[in-house]
Amino acid sequence: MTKITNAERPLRKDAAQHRQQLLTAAVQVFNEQGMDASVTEIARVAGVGIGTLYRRFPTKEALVDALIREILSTTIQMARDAVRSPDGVGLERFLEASSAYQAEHAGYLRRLWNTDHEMVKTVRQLIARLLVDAKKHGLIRHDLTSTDLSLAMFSLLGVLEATLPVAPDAWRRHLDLLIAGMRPAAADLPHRALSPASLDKVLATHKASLRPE
Amino acid sequence: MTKITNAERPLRKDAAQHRQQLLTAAVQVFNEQGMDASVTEIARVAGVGIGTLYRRFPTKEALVDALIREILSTTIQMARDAVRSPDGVGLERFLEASSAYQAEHAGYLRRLWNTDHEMVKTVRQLIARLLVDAKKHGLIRHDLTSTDLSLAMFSLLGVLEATLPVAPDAWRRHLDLLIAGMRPAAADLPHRALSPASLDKVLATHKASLRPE
DNA sequence: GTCTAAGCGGAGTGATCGCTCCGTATAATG
DNA sequence: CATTATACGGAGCGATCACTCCGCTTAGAC
Repeated sequence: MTKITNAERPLRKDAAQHRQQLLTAAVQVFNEQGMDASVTEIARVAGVGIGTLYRRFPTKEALVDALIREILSTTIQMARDAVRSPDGVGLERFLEASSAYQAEHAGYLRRLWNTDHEMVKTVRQLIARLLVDAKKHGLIRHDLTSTDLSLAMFSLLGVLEATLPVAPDAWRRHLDLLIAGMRPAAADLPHRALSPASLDKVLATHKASLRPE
Repeated sequence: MTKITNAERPLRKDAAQHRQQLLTAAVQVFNEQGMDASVTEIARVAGVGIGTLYRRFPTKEALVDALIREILSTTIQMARDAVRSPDGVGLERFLEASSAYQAEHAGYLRRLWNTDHEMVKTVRQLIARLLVDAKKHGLIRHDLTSTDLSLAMFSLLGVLEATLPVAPDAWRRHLDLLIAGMRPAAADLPHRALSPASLDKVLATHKASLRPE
């Protein structure tokens, strides 16, 4: 376990600022052009040279990873907040809040779930807790599993990627539909849920890689 | 309106066969590697030279278009069949059948809906008819619109792209959830549906382009 | 003010891509 | 067969990408 956090040695003041400019520029450029935007463009928007980008982030993937870590960190915080919601409404609050947040980072969301940081597992555990709580209060059908919620995230991602530039709120309507489907009902869902082990494999194999195999 | 269908002049026998081999190879390669697989690889799998590929399809995009046209044609046929279903079950049958079919072509599905062929409009009109019929029989909630169904297609696409290689049937579970959400319910969905005009814009802007802007 | 480790910019590298060009081969016609 | 329009293969072109390398600059410690 290597220390990932900074603390190795404080960056020089200008370097630290450039690093932040690069992250900001990357968010903007990825959102505008998608993940195969060129690093040159990101450096240009950030107002620094390519060399500077590559000293701060040894590879394009490392840059994306830094962004992903930010998103995961915020998402975890949202889930923690939601856990404290009363009456089992935490799950719905989390789905709404995290989707709204993710809508601002749709350009590179495909990378979100297949990073092997333990942060992903943390999110999933928190979601599982939210699900249990929501069921306990009778808000969600008993046969819904937490793997179903992972599929729902991919589902929302599909809608986001398609609609975002033109109809930035369309995902809300789709989330309505998903939640309506999650309500308690007379009959169980016809098909079996994805097993947690399979979901792990899904996230590991998910073909969101930046570079070809 | 130019004639798009063949009939210009019959291809030489070997050429016609090579054309078919190329289409078959393209389906396989796109499914295995995604849409940015190289044309060289497709030609290799088809057992022909690159030159041959480019005489048959003047551009990579034209090759993809030919595949898309096949899918749309099959999808239209499925929708027509579904329209003849009794008791308003046509919509669900269509969603299941078309998803199962699309699962076999997930590699290039993003291209499906943003081609401006009138075939896309035909599909959407047929889906609208299926929706009306399903509502008439009380199977689907009254406040569901046909734009909601378009979003559902993007949703399924997102699930397909994430899960297909590892859990080829996972989409069925998600479709269960979507359909459960479409059932009649006491309360309307909280958010307004996407307007048809906006959906048109979504399909036109959808960033599934092969080449950069 | 001096010194130096740290940071900087961007031309250049190698790989890959879609696509073209042209000398060669062959199916179809009589 | 002979003829010819048609089809074929694949080396090569230009563009683009992620990434490296190195001479120059500068922040910050003394």
